[in-house]
Amino acid sequence: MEYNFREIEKNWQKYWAENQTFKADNNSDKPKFYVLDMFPYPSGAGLHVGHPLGYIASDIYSRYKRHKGFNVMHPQGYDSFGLPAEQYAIQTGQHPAITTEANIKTYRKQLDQIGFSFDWSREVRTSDPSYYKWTQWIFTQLFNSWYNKETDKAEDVSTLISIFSSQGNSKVKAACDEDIEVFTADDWKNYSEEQQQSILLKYRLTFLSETEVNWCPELGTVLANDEIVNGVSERGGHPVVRKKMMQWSMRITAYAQRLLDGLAKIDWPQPLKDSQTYWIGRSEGAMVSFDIDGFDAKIDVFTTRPDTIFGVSFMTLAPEHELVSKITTAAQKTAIDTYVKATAKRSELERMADVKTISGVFTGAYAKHPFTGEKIQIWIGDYVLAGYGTGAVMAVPCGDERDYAFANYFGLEIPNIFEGVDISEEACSTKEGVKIANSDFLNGLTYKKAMKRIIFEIEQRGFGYGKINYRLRDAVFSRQRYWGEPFPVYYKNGLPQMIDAKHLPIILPEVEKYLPTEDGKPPLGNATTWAWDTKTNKVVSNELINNETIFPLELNTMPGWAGSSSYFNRYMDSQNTDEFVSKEAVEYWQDVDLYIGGSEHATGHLLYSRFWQKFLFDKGVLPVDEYAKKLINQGMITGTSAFVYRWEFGEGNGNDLARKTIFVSKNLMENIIKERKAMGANKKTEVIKENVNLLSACEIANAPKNEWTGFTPIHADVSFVNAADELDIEAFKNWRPEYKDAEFILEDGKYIVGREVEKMSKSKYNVVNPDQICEEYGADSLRLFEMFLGPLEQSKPWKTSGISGVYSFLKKLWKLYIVNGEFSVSDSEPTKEELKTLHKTIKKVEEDIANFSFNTSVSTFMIAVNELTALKCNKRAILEPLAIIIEPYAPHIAEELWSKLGYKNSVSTVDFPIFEAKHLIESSKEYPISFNGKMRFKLEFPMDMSKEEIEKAVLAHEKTQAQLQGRTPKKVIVVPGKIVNIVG
RNA sequence: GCCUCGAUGGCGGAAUUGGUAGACGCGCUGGAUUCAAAAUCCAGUUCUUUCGGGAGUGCGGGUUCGAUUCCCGCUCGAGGUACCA
Repeated sequence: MEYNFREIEKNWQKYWAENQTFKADNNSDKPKFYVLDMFPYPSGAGLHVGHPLGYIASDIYSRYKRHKGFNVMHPQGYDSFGLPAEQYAIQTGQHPAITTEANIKTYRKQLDQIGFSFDWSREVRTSDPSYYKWTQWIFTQLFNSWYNKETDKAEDVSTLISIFSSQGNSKVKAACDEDIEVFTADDWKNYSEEQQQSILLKYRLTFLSETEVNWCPELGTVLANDEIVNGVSERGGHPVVRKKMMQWSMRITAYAQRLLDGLAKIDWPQPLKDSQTYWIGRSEGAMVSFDIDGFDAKIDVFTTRPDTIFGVSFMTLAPEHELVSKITTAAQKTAIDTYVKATAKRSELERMADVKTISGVFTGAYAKHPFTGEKIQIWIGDYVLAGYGTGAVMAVPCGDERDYAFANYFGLEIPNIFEGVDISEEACSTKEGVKIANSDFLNGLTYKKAMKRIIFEIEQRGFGYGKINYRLRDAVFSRQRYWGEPFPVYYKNGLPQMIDAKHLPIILPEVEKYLPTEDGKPPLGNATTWAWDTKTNKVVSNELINNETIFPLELNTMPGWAGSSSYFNRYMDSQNTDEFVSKEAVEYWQDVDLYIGGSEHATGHLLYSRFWQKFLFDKGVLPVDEYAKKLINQGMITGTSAFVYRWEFGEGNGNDLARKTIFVSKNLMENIIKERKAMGANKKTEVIKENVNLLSACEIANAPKNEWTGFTPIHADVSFVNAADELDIEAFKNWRPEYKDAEFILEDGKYIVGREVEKMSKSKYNVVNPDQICEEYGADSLRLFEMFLGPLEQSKPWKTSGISGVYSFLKKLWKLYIVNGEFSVSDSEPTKEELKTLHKTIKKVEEDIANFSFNTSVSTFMIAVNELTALKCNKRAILEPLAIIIEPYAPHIAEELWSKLGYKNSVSTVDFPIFEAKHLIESSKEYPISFNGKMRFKLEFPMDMSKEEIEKAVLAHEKTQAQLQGRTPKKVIVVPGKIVNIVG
């Protein structure tokens, strides 16, 4: 009976599936425990070794919790709407649904072979109509809600309507658009239906508005801020420009403060909380209005330092500010226009690249200081952003670096309002401990007191008020894509109308092609059956549109984060066709106890989902307003890329094409570079040829240009490279047609590749998938190995070289139970030492699981098995509990051993062995004896020996005397049970 | 620039409240077994050494009887963020 993992793993995976071992009930006497993984996007590349890392960790935790008596839910599903399937569809014409289905099949097969304890009966797929029905439903709920700042929660729009019709909107405190005019109850009643609707739209939690968006022309869609990396699209790296478009938005800003406050009560990693805090960007300050000299207009500014208002010496507007054209004087008009145009042309990327350059133009207009009445120059400058605050700043050069630099550059005045601070070199932006001067009633006050006083004065005199500002923007919710959730929206007289919840889902229509239409409409513009019949409540042909009973449907689709923003709640009751989640289910499961996933979702998914949770909590759908008590970010597994080095010749003219492609082995390449350096950079290839004596193998001597320019590293697929970094040349040649006839210059008959650690990615050809390891070593080995790589939360390079260690550990474990091919376990009493090993292991493993330190538990198991092997232990009293504690990590072998021990049930729900401290009590301790903190030797003493006796015994020892070499110790420190330290 | 995290043998990493630095595994070296190989087992493996010992956790200081661990100041690396008034 060998350890035949192939058979064992296949059998148990079948057993679990057939017996639905891991199906969780929605009611149980046991306490609940909900373990969640971030569900994967099923990409065509399949699962790579980075995916299972988090899944294995969560699976270990789930299995452990089952042993501890919990009713554990560990669901899995697919975030199956998304760009890659759509782009594939554009290229090939294949429907994204087909691609997605095929990819899901692959994923499922790959997941199944790793032996996860997922409850597949709860599976969700975001692209499945039965699922996105509820995404659409949440959208309609948001549309029908407004945010009441008075009660600090979302309420039904009907409550807003009744306030409007009884008292108008002047007393309503809502999170809403800023351009709302005040109206009375009578006004409201006299408004037309359309007028009322367009007013309500400004209050709804999801609303349509003309917003400046990040438009990616290449992808033909709008992108969210978190989908842009370094000024280009995250997917594909295409340029992004600013553009005004009519878009659906989500009023996430209504929840800014609650999203901030909620962080305090969840156990999430601090860096993640920090980035959300920064993203929300709360700052306290004041809104101040400045009159403009000679105009009936005001400039509103937001400032966090109203206490420095007496230091204002000019104002700066964003070039896009609406007042710019109005107030600019004739003399300055040309300069201003040129500047505004130049700024508009610069891309975000360019603006970012040179933040140091100072630029701006004087408008010729002046504002009036609200306190002193002094005239203040109004400038424009691109360091002021239109999108933040009011797009205008009051410049206090003595207190703000950017204002200081601006004033310095243009020779503007820099009045000092800080007592005893030198501002001749730089601005003073420290708040604490600096007293205000030259500031009328603020003189002598420190920051906090001055803030209070100035806000009081500003409010008293009526030119402003204290305000809290957030960096967080409302989230754009429209995408010009095909493969996403359609909106349950049709348009009547240009105003959006919700389709009633009972008619959902609105199913994604079929289209001829997946590109935007020729007149620039989104892909759904290609659909011919995409109109809403309000009589039959059905989607009908576009030809029937009469704008009376049949209307056009929305052409945008929802963004990627829509489907993932509440999927964890849907898992609780995923098969429910009547409700998003039933009361019973959600009351039982409440929230996620442990959520594991990558940190890249910090300001995307993890913020949006908290927003939706709070909203659905307000609506009474969910019982808690934070959905995940604890979150762990698993670290990224980096890949080890392989490089081949192409020798480059000539200056890229046509002749080069005729020449052969030559790859030089790594060390040779390095030698050649070294030689070339030694000879001077401009030597002819001929010279190199003689010296390196390589080129005779190639035909390049015949090439028209012999000058060579260097080496280009090219990614080679890691599957062509073995552990010794040798390239499989034939495989590489067959990889791409252009390499078919390539020449390889070898060293010692081999081609050695270069190695570099990079993010695991398809484009870097360094992706390793788990299938091969499962095939060669088994799922239990893969599970142990991924955990053994290092701390879960740390990023670490993938190297398979260590896998033999965990594999031979499993074989050793097997041999404890099966000796010489025979199952052989004795019922005799275990020895003290055997019990000690067992209980030491139980204790350590439980501590490790609590700390998510799975790598150290694997070592602990190895130590235990090594010790038990040395003790030749085959006692049932030891081996039974051992099988249980190892089950979360290596479930297949554990099940097999458990059944060999004579049990018919699955080991997965057996109680975890109880740790008993009595087995670890020692009667003596081997004390390290150190001198000045350095351990020199050890002495064994009984545990109950007193401090004094130990000191005496140590000092009397010959080794101590030898160490001291006649000196008298100054001090002796004895820590009973720990250490002895002699100073001298 | 700012925020966050990190730096320990040839490699991945361990050391949970300050108390024996390098657990466990890989790799490497030697040996056993074998006709041979695989597999398995045993011994060794931080550096240095005159074999007594000495040094050592990115660098420089500090606190302490004692620091990988705490404090101060740097260097380097990874990730995030982008003029936020």
